[in-house]
Amino acid sequence: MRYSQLLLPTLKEVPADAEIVSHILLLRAGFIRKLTAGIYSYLPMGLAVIRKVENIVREEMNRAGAQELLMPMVQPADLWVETGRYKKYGPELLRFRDRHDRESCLGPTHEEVITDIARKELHSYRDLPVNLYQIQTKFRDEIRPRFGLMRGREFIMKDAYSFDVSDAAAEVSYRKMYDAYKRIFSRCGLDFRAVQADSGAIGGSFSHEFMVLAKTGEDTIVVCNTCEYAANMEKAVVKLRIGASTETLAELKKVETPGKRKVDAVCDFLGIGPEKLVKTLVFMADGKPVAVLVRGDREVEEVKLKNLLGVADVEMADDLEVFNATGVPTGYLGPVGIAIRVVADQEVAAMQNFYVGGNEKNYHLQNANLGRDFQVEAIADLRQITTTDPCPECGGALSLTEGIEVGHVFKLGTGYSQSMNATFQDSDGQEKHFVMGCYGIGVSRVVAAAIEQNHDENGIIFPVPLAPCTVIILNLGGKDEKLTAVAEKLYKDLQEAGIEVLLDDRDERPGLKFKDADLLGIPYRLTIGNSYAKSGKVEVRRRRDAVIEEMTPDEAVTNLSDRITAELRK
RNA sequence: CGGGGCGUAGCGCAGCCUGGUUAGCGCGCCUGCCUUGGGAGCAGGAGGUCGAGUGUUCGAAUCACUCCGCCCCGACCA
Repeated sequence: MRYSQLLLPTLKEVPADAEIVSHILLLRAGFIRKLTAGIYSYLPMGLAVIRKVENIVREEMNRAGAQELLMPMVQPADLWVETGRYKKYGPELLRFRDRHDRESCLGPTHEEVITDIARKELHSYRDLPVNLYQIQTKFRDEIRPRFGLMRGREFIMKDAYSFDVSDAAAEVSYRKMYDAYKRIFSRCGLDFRAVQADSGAIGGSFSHEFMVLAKTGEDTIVVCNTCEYAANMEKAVVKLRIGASTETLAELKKVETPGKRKVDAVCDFLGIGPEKLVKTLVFMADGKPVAVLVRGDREVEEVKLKNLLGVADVEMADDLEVFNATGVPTGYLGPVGIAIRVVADQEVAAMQNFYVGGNEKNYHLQNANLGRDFQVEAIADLRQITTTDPCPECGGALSLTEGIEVGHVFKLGTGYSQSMNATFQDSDGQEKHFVMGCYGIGVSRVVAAAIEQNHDENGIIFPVPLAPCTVIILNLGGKDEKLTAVAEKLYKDLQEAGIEVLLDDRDERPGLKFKDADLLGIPYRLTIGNSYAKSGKVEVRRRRDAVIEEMTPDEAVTNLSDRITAELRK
């Protein structure tokens, strides 16, 4: 590629509507441009990076035995009605009618379509296992798109679906994808963790998220310092340490707490620690109030609550909703005699003689006890894990980090094959439902995540496998024919050595070329300038550590090609 | 959808509060000269329905109302 002929509009200034590094740098480096909220065009160099990721994904998927196909983006609503998701999916699913007034939607994911293919084309256990994948543009009408490629409404995703004869076979397919994902993200040069996303009621871990570690990550993940345990904060299992207490149950007493509403204020006033107090929080679960009991110094994990209640949405109730539901002002709410559903965190069930709200303004209750003074509908792990909690696997210490979810593997079971009646005939002659799995990778998000993890104040620092090209040649000779000839020869020689190279042949001053080369993040820079006239040597500089070596042009070609192949082989 | 903010040249912004010449500045772009190892300099030039509509006014980028778009904070997810 010749820079002079490339659409590569770099920006000196930081675009106003970009917040995080990857977004800023993708715009500044001329890789993407925004069309409208959450929807971007990939300019040539940006697309080159996307292709790099796609190819790595493709190679590893194929290696794992998956087959590529391509499904339609426009899908008939009927299919979604079959699985019940046409109602369930919500406004994120973009729906529309075609000219014949047929209900349609843009595919945010493809379980329905792939299951339709399976039920039509796969009939025998002999056809299984099968794993089909595609790399395609998805559309999800996100409530709030943000951060450039990180959370777009339109984005490129690799989605794969496996079909197996049995649970055990599906687990083998799952494991294959899990391993393939590890290889994919390693090859992309990313620092990542595979974290447990849902241990579910079944036990076992059938869903993992692949998280790239970066401060700008939208998810918090919990990592064990000693064992391999890693989980999304939302799902991290809190291991209860407190055994049944030996404390004898004391008499329930009403205590006055005038004007004391917050946990801190109540504890100060009563001279107790927050671990002796249980707070009663009200959530609106699909619009209906539910009281949740947690220890005074704990936070409710809404995802856990949502899963326990089996509802689509939970939200903290506001003061008015609380009052309307219970007749008690916030701050004095308690489980004793409360009028709404109550669930409790497991920790509360292990506590004795604690303080709770008195369900009356300016009063709390002392020596409350679950079972004796009030009942709850369920006792479960409902609170957020903290770094003072032990690892649920080995009991070791935990730490928290931020992560960007770039991949997700999920064992689906027979949910879709049942609702869509997708069956095959097994070796015993029985009709059985396919056991399915699905596996996603956010291809465009990988690019953003890679930049979040690989940049400095001057711009992007691409890992070699993701770089749009691996070498940029800077001809600083201007109109000097000798230097230009050297640059042109290097350009040709490198290409012949199979290296992707960008030749900056623009009639620009050196400073500008240096700045652009750094911004673009191309791993190696080859400079032909004044020193060549003196010593006959060109300069090879590595972007990541700015280490410079001087050598003859011929040496540069072999040197670069050796280093690049070595890095690609890693 | 709730809360906060923004919309003036390709990009970044000033002007608006307190209405009044021809709407400015930096970068970028075009022409010429000059310059060539870290975003040079000089000279000249092009480029604007001031997001849209309605209203107030002798007069609106500026005031009011409505709409649209975009960004940030929350629920969603690759």
